[in-house]
Amino acid sequence: MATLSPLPPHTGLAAFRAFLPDGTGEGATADRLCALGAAARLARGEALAPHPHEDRLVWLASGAAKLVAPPTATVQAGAAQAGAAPGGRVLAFHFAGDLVSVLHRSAPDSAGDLSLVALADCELVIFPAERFLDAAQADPRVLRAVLSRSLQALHRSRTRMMQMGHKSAAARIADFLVSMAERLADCTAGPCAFALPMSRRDIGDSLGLTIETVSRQLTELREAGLVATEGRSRVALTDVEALARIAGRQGAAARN
Amino acid sequence: MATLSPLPPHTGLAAFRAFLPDGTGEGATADRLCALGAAARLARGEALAPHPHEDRLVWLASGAAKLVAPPTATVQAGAAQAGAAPGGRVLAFHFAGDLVSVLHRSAPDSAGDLSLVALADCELVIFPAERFLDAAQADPRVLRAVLSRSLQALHRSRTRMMQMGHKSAAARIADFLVSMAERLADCTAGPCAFALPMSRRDIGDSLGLTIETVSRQLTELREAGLVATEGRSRVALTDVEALARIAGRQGAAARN
DNA sequence: CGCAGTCTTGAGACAGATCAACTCACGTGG
DNA sequence: CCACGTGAGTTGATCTGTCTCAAGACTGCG
Repeated sequence: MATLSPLPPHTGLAAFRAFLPDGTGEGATADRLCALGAAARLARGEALAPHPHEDRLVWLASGAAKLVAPPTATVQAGAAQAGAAPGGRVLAFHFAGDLVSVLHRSAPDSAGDLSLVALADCELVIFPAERFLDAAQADPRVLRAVLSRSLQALHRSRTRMMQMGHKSAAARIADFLVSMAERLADCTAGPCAFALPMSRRDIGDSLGLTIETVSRQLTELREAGLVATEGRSRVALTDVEALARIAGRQGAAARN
Repeated sequence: MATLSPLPPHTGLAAFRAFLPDGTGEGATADRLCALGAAARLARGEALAPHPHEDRLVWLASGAAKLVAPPTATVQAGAAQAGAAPGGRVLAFHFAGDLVSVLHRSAPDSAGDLSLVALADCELVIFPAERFLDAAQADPRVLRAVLSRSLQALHRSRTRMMQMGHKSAAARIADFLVSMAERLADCTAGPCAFALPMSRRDIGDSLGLTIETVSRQLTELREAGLVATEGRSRVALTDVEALARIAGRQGAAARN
């Protein structure tokens, strides 16, 4: 799915136009949006430099990143006793084509700013959220496309939340693999192979599991013949539908 | 079944206008939006009649409701072995003033349609999502208000998701109580009392806990002097900030 | 080639689920 | 009005799954 050739710097913004809804990528509104966007690169492991006072929308042109809730830096002792995870907690993974909202302090119960950390080298386009929305207002189709995406994301997030609450470790890992197969290899059935850009720790943090449990579950899936691993990051799924069944995704696998 | 019929619908719709952003509640766009809205009532325990092919936005004028992912009706055997919850899983609770998206089956990994079930008698206004957004496009302020709410909701949902993954039963219950105090009694500090419209089962389902664990945790909080209960639904919190601390909400309680 | 960090594997501890009585609130009908 | 029954809620005993702590093995990099 990814273009394999090396890309000139313009590509980020050009690709962003293609991401906009039908036709709007060429209009004046698109020009104004692109004028707001700052192209940037992040090397593997690098974090997006935080902006003190502004929410941002980041469009990932290429690469992979994790969105993390910060280390609860202020209250180490409290965090430890409360049983919170030690490092930053991984909220979500994002890949090429995703529009990510890096909110500054919107949620009342959030400890602090979110940060976006590159799992692989990334090209991205950074927009100031407020001004982006101001400009997008000029073309309701753009605004609506963003709305629609965020409603989708909201629903996905809720479904996930529900799963986190009462799914077993095996189901979470299977669900994670199915989800990655879909997003990284565009595969929803049959066998497929891809490289996971994130570490076992990241996986565990995002699923609410320890690295040991992640490892054990992968071993079990390997012994069941559903997964093969090669090196640290390469995985091959022999039967995505079987994994989807373990994950408790009744509908998706059965349909198509 | 919901009574989709003619009532003195003014109540719900009039209140909906007040919900719209500054001034837009009086404009032509508001008229068009209201023309799309169908006022309805749900008695306690009743579910919103599902619509076969359309996503809907539901605005709650009064009452309380739960948004549930359906009973996984199609695949009972599979569900049992997968360890999924037997009844419908509670995704969220909603109260007067909330705008709820009742999506048809948009999420790829969702089993089926969501449904909205009244916890108490409800007055609500039902909008077809597509046409609502079409009409809202005419006034970007309205569209943007909805967008902004959904981004907020998205972030809240994510934070919650993260919590579900790593928090103890005590923290989840405390968080639930704090959240309810805020939403039902508009109280973020000090003591307060209110009635919980949902059953222990609903609470457990929404937090990924069993009813026994919910009960035990409430007992512990009662013995710690933080909560008093009266009858089945009435609760009194003696110190919301202490609960927030147990819930692991570092920031909110400490600041103000 | 060797080092550092990631990943795997094992043994024991603990939180929460499960199974099973039992109690109590609340609505119903006598 | 109160006695009653049903279903919600509480409490207790046990069992399972996941975390924790502790070594070891491998990957990938310098």
